[in-house]
Amino acid sequence: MFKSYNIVCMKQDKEVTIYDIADYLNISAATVSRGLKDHPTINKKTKKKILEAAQKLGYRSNAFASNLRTKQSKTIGVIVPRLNSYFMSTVIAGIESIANEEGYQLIISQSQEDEQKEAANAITLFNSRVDGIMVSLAANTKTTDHFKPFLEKNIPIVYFDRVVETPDSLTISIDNYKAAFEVTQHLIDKGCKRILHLGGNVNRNVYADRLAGYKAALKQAGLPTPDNLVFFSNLSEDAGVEAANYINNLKQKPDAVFSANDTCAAYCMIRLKQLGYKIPGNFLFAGFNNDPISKVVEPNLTTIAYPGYPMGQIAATHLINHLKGIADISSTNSVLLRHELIVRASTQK
Amino acid sequence: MFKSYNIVCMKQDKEVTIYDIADYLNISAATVSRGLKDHPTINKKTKKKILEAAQKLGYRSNAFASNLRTKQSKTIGVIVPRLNSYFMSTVIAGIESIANEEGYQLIISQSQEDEQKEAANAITLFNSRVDGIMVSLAANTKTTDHFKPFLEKNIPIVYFDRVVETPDSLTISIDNYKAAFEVTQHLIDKGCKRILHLGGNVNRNVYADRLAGYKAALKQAGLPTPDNLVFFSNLSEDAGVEAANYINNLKQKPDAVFSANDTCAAYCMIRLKQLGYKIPGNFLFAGFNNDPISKVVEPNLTTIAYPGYPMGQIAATHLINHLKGIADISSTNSVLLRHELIVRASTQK
DNA sequence: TTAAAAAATGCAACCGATTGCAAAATATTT
DNA sequence: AAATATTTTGCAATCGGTTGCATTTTTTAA
Repeated sequence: MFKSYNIVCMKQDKEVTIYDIADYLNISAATVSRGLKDHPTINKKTKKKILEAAQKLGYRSNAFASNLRTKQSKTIGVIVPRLNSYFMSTVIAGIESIANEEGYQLIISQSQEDEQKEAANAITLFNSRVDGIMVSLAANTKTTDHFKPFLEKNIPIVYFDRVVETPDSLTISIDNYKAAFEVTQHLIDKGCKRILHLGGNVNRNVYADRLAGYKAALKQAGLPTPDNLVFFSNLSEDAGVEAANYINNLKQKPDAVFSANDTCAAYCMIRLKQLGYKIPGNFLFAGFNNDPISKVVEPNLTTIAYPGYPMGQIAATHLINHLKGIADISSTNSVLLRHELIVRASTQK
Repeated sequence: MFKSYNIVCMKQDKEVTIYDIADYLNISAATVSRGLKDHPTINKKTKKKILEAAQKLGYRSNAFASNLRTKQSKTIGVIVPRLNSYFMSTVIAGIESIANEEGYQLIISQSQEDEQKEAANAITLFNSRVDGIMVSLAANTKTTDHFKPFLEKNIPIVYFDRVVETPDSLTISIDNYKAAFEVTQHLIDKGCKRILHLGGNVNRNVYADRLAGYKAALKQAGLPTPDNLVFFSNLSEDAGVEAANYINNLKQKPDAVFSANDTCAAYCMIRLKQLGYKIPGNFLFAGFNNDPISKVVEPNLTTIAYPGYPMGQIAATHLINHLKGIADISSTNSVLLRHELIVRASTQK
């Protein structure tokens, strides 16, 4: 009794397949398959009939069957340190816009800034047979061995923002060295002689390059770079507060602060103001990222703007073009996007 | 020549299947299949052999074949208005954390606040046979007809934050009415008599409820609610500036502003300060969301905090439990999360 | 009108994992 | 040692779309 009822239910739920369409039109499934994907050898009239029948019967194609047969998933994997930062979510929005347009799905995962989790996510993506991956590395990632399986299977990898130069994969970023140099030079031009840098994990190119650019600018200006003028942290809000306390305790105070991100800069400024300092009176301040808070914090923060949304779009476009065979990723090694120094009140004496 | 070379290449790339493992161990593929998924009827020793062989041969399971056969994708679709807002990316981070833990993949798409695109995304997700979807509605979405196909196929839907009450699906949100009431009451308690509201699209529950809560509080206090004390917009940065200009042009100025989000509140404040007003001197200010900028803008903004990350986790947990058959979604109608009034300097006279 | 060329369609074997049911192997009980 | 019960394993069909090659149909040329 129940069984037969169930069967009826199943029948109702039953998916329409190309075989159903074939039966309905008295043609073969092969023709239907070809007709649905606009194969050139199928007669236009037949195509039209097929499309109409598909519509009428409520057909939807089964990607699993197709993927199984064709061995491609039309899916791109994305690994980022964190989703919920303004910059990252903007990049991902850019990626999504292109992927969506091109009929690719996105599988997004977070490494939470942890190499272990990054590796685990990589395995998951590998096992779900993504056609390609896009990666922004975790802060503590030392090796990229966990991406080897992809390379071995010729699954393309695009690194963005937090990149690592490798012969086989494309990197998309800005010239962090140059940008940091420009920021530092800007502070020097304003007459600063003791510029403190709030640095991130130098494992990552973005922070290493910013540090290097900062040092290079100082060196070129003939300014010393004592160790106690660089304060390393994870650049969080709390780190900004700590940095402020650190500065407060320095015997010889800096006259400017260049932070490797805006969040840390903003919270450092806020804390310093609490401690009675004036900005830009006592310290000029510059950040990096052009985060929304940079134009809300007081004084508005001088910073480096660089385009997250386009970065995502460019990364996705390169990857998809490679997948489509239009352009080969390995022909290009890296793409550098433009950045821009945005001067605001925090560096106006 | 080339052909045979190609074949060799293919062979190398060839994926290891359960059949290869079966051949290798001289057992059947059925046993391997069962062994790999810890089926109870398989001998432990056999299991061990299978696992070892799988390891050694570099086997990875083919989800397409499995999905094709089992007719489930282990994938959840997500549709949000925008990825790159602090709140949304935080919710998604929460969703991801649970999905990842439970072995589900996420497919994320953006409606860009547009009903058409929302519908298109829905179709895409439907065709990729997600096991369930999680939706936060676009601002201009009028009907939820585009989700009907899911309901017809018994694919569960969870709405979060920007929800719509329906008999068949679960909604997860906060009590926006009550929260807005509390904010308004707080302003009234501070002695405000003319409180202006910056409202969003009342199509969406979040903005309609916030407006209603605001009005209810005024009414209860016996205060009038003239139409010109509500300024509707998309609550963007620009809208905040416009709102400030609007206020500046009002003959009878308000003594407080309650904005339906923090972004709009912050930019409204900034613009008003530019125009020479003092905050909280001339106007008390309150926002909604506890966005990062709310504690950076000066004065720090009184606002409503509500938990994005947990909201994502809860939404994902409910959906997955439903999919696993542990709990039925339709038994619960809606889940309300706790919110909290955070009083900051912008409402301290 | 017939032969040849071109266009359209069909056959059937995949892709790889799953699972109901039957069969074989092993364990337990008389 | 035979009979029964219990574990393990295997057979074979299935999921639905794809595609090389063969076949049929239609068009063009002779």
